[in-house]
Amino acid sequence: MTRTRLTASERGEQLVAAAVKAFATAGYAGTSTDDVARLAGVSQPYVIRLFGSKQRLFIATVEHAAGRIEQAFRRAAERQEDLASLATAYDELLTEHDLLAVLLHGYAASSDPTIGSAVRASFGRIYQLVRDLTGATAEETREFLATGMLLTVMASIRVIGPDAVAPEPWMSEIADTIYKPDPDGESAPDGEAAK
Amino acid sequence: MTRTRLTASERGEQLVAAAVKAFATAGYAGTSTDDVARLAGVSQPYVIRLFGSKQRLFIATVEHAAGRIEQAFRRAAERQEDLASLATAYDELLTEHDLLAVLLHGYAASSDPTIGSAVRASFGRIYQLVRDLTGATAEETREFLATGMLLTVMASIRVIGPDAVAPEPWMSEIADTIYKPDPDGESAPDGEAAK
DNA sequence: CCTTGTTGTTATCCGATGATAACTAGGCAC
DNA sequence: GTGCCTAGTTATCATCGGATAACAACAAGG
Repeated sequence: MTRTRLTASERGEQLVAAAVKAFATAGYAGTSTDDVARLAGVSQPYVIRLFGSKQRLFIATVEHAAGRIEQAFRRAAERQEDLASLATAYDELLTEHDLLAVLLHGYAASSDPTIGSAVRASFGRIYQLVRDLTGATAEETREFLATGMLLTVMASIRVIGPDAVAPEPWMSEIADTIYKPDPDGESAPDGEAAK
Repeated sequence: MTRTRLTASERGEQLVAAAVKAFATAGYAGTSTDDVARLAGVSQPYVIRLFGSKQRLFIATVEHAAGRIEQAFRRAAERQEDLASLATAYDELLTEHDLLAVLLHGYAASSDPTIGSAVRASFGRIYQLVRDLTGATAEETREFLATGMLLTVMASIRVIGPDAVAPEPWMSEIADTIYKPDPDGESAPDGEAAK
């Protein structure tokens, strides 16, 4: 009763999907290839055979995650070509915790030269894409990315997002400022960004 | 010819200093207690005896790094109580790559509940400190932290900072916007932030 | 000098992990 | 049905890494 046979590329995609989950939790060094294999329902050596090494699997995973973010941005820009539209898209990505967490682990693993090189390339592509899609200035784009980084980190340490832990006062205080840069007479924002 | 004997707390501090270097490179899972031990010139089991476990050593290391950043902020505020002053202090911290890298690895390792809890506490303290020292609004503080996060990440992936790799066009483009939010007639900023 | 507390070491364990090699089996062509 | 290619497995390694335990050496007090 072997699992249904798939082509190598199909199995590869499936493995990358599993790898996103696995690496998102424990990072590059903290995740074993066996963790990924089990998540995908195949044997550990097969993972190595398909990707050559753990390092290559990780890079493929980071690039997949970056690609999905680019995709989300492109779609957002189709409806409206400005940063606000991309910001909304990013906000939705936040609910999909794993994608952003994988990117963060990519940044963290960048002291490995091969990984670092791939990560820089992905980062640069996203930066360029944001500029190209929205026509924003370098400074606006930097500010956009900075906010994205803060959100990514805050989601990773579980201060915001679906897996957030018992909220302390300062958490909602900071979360409520995001995407609410327009403090008119109202006093009590509804905390949508911290849901 | 044993090395000069130190008191446990002296050796502890020395170990934390070594741990900053070690963890900054490879993160929590990627660094062995033996790496730290060797950097400090002691045996691996002694590291465990002094700290109880690798996890506790890591938490002590992250808290030490956070503490040094708080210290830098406090000093900056002594001279001038505004965000610009803290920003300058942060810019100087960037040259000390390890400190910020350790924090990033702390964020990344936060899926471990014990580590996550400590990291959240450090993060919250820094947020509060920035607000208290400068009297900035929540939104201004968030923006300040967001920029800090982006800088931290960009330094970690070696896009800026002393260990930056062969610069590509987009890298200086984004780096030059930082701390230069005032685009008057001048066209060619000197790229100080990317030195 | 000898006892005692603290600093530090060496020896050792055991589980985990990435990778290799060799074998198995499903399905398509003819 | 008989090759044969490709998808997958089991078996096995060598190594590392965190932790424990038992021992050693230095220093100070009496």
